[in-house]
Amino acid sequence: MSGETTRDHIVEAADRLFYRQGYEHTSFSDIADAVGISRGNFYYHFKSKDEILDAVISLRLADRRTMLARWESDGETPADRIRSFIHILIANRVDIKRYGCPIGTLSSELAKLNHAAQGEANKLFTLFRTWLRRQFTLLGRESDADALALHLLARSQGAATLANAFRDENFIKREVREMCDWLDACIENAPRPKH
Amino acid sequence: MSGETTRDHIVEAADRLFYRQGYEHTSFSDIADAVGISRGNFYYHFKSKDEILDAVISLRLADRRTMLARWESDGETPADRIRSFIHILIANRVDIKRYGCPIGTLSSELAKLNHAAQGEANKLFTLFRTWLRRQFTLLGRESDADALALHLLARSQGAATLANAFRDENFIKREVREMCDWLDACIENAPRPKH
DNA sequence: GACAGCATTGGACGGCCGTCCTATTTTGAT
DNA sequence: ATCAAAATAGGACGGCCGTCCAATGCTGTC
Repeated sequence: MSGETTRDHIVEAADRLFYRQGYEHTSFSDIADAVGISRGNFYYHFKSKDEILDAVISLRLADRRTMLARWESDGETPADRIRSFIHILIANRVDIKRYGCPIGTLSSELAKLNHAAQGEANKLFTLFRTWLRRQFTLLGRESDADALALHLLARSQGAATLANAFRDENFIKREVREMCDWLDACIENAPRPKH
Repeated sequence: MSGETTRDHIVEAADRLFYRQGYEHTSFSDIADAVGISRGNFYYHFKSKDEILDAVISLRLADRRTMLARWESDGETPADRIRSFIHILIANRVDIKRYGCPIGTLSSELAKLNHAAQGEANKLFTLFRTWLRRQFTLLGRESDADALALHLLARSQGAATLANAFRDENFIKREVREMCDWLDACIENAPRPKH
């Protein structure tokens, strides 16, 4: 619309389509139709489909970094910030119900394709893992902060997978509640709440 | 080898390839090469690729039903049986690390493809869900047996997804340990252990 | 040993894929 | 107004896909 380039439009359309249809199942024609450009125009902006994937992953990384930075500044305590993480499941529950988690499903698909971009895609997981680990460390759980971070990531992934399979939003809400309870229990076990 | 028909060989090869490469990414040629037959021979046994998928899902359903029946007869208590379920993550950890959960990844892929066999594939989840629900009911948790079953399924899925993404077997072991602890806590809260 | 029916082969088919090229239009600086 | 550069359009290409078929080999029965 405004200052967005055609390249931006391509990457955003590809992002949406890769999420909804999967990477392999999305063709150049699909993206071209979504953007409203001709198929031949792609090669001017990207040399290959893999390059589009790289751009989509970069976009997702940037989006999530922005989101984490906002939680970091908005949340007064580490626990508040972790709760922000847990609640993305609620905020995105309609899409998750229909398409699963954008990070988890991409990671799974690229693993099966044995795709070269697996490492890049996993940076998305690592981004959250590192961020959560820091929050748990601030909670006074530095000794097992990484394990707690991974555990919470896994709980989220599981909730997304089953909500998608059973098309069940209420399950997401239940799991979110339980994750929050689990977090509260973590806080009680923490030596010092914060400084 | 012995009494197996060509059709059986096709379904078994497709099962393995769909798991390792994904359904869409697996071609008739891939399966034909794996079985050692010509591509044209498929049409004699199956009318379409979708029919092979249906047969693969049926095979997986039969396999899992057999497995559940064995746990049912081997496990002395419902808790033992649930622990059998939790420990498939350990038994299959090498494959899970590399390819994820065969049920969860198929379900996710078919959801993205919006494939007609989604319902069939989800019967795999439902099979475990129902079985686990019965075990939790026997544990005396009939009021929330279904929620507990879904929760445990989600935990397993999450563990598989992250173990796959990070190629981390130890994470599976940790999650299995925590699931067993969680199960023990469930038992303590149960009104009556069993009859 | 003839023969019907089952099983298998190898390739033709139309279609879509990602890639790549050339021609044309649009843009912006001078 | 000019013109080089940037951007876009449209289609050609080779390849693989799932599907489908005609021809052939195999096997067991009478």
